[in-house]
Amino acid sequence: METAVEEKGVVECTAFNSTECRGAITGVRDALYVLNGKWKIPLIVALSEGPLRFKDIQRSLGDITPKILSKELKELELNEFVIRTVYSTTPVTVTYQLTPYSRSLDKVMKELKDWGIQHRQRIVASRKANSSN
Amino acid sequence: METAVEEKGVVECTAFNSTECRGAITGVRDALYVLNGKWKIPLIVALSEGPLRFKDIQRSLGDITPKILSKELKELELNEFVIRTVYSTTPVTVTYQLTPYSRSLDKVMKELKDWGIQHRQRIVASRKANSSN
DNA sequence: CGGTATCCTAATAGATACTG
DNA sequence: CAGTATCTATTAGGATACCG
Repeated sequence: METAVEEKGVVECTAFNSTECRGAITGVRDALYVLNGKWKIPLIVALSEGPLRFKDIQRSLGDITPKILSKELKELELNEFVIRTVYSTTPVTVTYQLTPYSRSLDKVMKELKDWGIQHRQRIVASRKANSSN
Repeated sequence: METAVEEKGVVECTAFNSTECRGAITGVRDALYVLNGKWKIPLIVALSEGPLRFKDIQRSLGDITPKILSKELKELELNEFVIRTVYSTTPVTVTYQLTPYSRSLDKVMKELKDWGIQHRQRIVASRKANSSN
């Protein structure tokens, strides 16, 4: 009965209040929550080239403040997308790198990206259509 | 050259500053933006069973205020997920229904849901593992 | 360098009341 | 019924300064 819902997809839920459907909504919301905000995606992309130090990430993203960067990295750590490593140099060196688990996002990200690109084109096209009326 | 990026997926971008990669980030962010917030997903699910009137949607979602519901529905309309129809009864009747285009979200939603469910289980499991240490 | 602490702004959501 | 208006609460995000 779980697989029934799995196969049907979220928008096919026939009973909004059913446990299965609420599970689906919760699933989608959990995923959105984890990826959300201004910095999560750029951060994952930046780290996808390899480990980076705190300051280097900051430079890479351009204008993120240390407070926000710190918060975002902690969240990514909690979700096990990122590992923080401390080296006992002087001064101390800290690097952040993506975990293998972060790759579990690949399919989600691809779908999001494809849909987003397609949607933007659609919106732009429909704006043009309207302005030429 | 666009397909090259398509196939590689977002986290494989090798040049953060490349046009292609920024396009991918923008794509993902556009998609997240459109689905985001507390109500978009529950709203789409609620309407997936068929057209509903304003008040019925409100009841269906439980505790959304008319102001927020109105705003959310307008955004869904702008993105062409929803069509608003006015019937000249007295008092006037208004229904909202999903468009065929809203189905273009099916794949994204399925990936989000699957990943979200899997991720929640993983987090819960790792909490248990930690508490039994 | 790798952060934290404090203060501040802007966007988002909600409560409540009201209108055509 | 189908909303809008007004006001308030919460949140995300940022500027700036400072610490080990």
